[in-house]
Amino acid sequence: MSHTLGVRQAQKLQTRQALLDAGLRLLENQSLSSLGLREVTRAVGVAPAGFYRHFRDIADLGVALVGESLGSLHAMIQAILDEQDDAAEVINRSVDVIARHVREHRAHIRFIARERHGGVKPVREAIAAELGQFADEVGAALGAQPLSEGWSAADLRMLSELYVDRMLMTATAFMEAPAEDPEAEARIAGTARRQLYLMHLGRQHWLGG
Amino acid sequence: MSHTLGVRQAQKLQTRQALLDAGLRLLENQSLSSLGLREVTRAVGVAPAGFYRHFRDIADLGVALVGESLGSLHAMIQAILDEQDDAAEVINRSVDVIARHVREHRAHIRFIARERHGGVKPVREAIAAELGQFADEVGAALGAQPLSEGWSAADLRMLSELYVDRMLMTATAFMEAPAEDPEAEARIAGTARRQLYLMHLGRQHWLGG
DNA sequence: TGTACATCAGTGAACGCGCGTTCACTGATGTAC
DNA sequence: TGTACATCAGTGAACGCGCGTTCACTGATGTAC
Repeated sequence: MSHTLGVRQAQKLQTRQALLDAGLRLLENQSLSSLGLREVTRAVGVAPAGFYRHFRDIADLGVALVGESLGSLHAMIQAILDEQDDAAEVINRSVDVIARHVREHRAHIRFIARERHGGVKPVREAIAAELGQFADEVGAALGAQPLSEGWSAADLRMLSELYVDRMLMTATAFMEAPAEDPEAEARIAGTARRQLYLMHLGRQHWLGG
Repeated sequence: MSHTLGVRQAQKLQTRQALLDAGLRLLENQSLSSLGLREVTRAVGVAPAGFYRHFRDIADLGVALVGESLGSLHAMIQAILDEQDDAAEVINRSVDVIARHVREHRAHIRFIARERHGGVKPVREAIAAELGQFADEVGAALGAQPLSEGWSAADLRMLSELYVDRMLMTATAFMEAPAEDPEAEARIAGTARRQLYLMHLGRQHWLGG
């Protein structure tokens, strides 16, 4: 068998993943706080009691979904931060990256947007903690740029949060657009590019330059 | 009795308001999509069947709460748009207005933040429609300022949405801070002021000026 | 390699409970004359 | 002003149903020798 994982553990992980996938899918039209344990197990084809082999309760499954959802978003943000070009090009490509990410991870973005201020405290806290880390990383990346010379830590922080918020809002706008609607996508992308560019201009003139 | 309202109608309205109030209170720790009809009537002291005299279902009550919540927020935004002073002063006072509004309408802001992307479609749509109107009004107010000379409609629109979003995000940040924590409030206010000022700088330099 | 025992992911039945909705009703308020 | 009838906000009982959780269990996988 595998060196690292017995058959039993591998099958268990598969069931766990099936529960997560089913949960995410069932959250398309409701919030986590109304998602039922039996609903999830029924969708997977597992006895209700089996749920407890993987999660303490639905909130626990929700926290696991946060990890999954923000993990992929994290990769997206890293890709954006790695761009090196003039501002307008970076903005164009970033917006494209966000649009593609949403096309490929629509349910994840919906989950984050919905539960960021949702009714389940541990999930809200998990999301806030991970978004805070994103802001740290964005802050470090922005801080290394020449444009940030002379910026205070508080100023850098407010800028990072502004960017993280705006990226998430943009992703949410793409997510809420009807799927496969290039016109709506183009409109949202145009707005997002303008907004990011306006923020960039504000950044350039922050120190009175 | 009253010229405009019989005793019966007045009492009915009172019960309706009690249902709305109870619903809003019960939403502190859950989402609308898990709020129960019996939960609401129990809190008011009314028979479950009585609910149907006022609302078709819980989603319908939710839509009514959108009107209530955004009505008060609308007044707040109008107050901010009426400010006349230099940018920094307008920003300072706007952030104070938002902070005070949240202190006085915490549950309303929580409701809007939670349900803006929540699991109940008619409520999401009602919120989106009203926020869109806010953006219209903000756009009209900004468009009348000298600073907006030469701006295209699309540019004005993206700016209005940016401001409306940012005000709502700021309100949400105040709402999520522990109540009666002046230190947290001051930190959030400081961040909000910086962010609004950066956006203002971007606006000033939008046309390459 | 084979055997005997341990582990534990998933089962299936059972439980008490609260849910949303329906219905015929009651009695205070409203209206017509 | 008084009377007879209409309206309708709110009642209380009943319904079928799905919920989360518990429990002893089964049988495939894992381990020790």
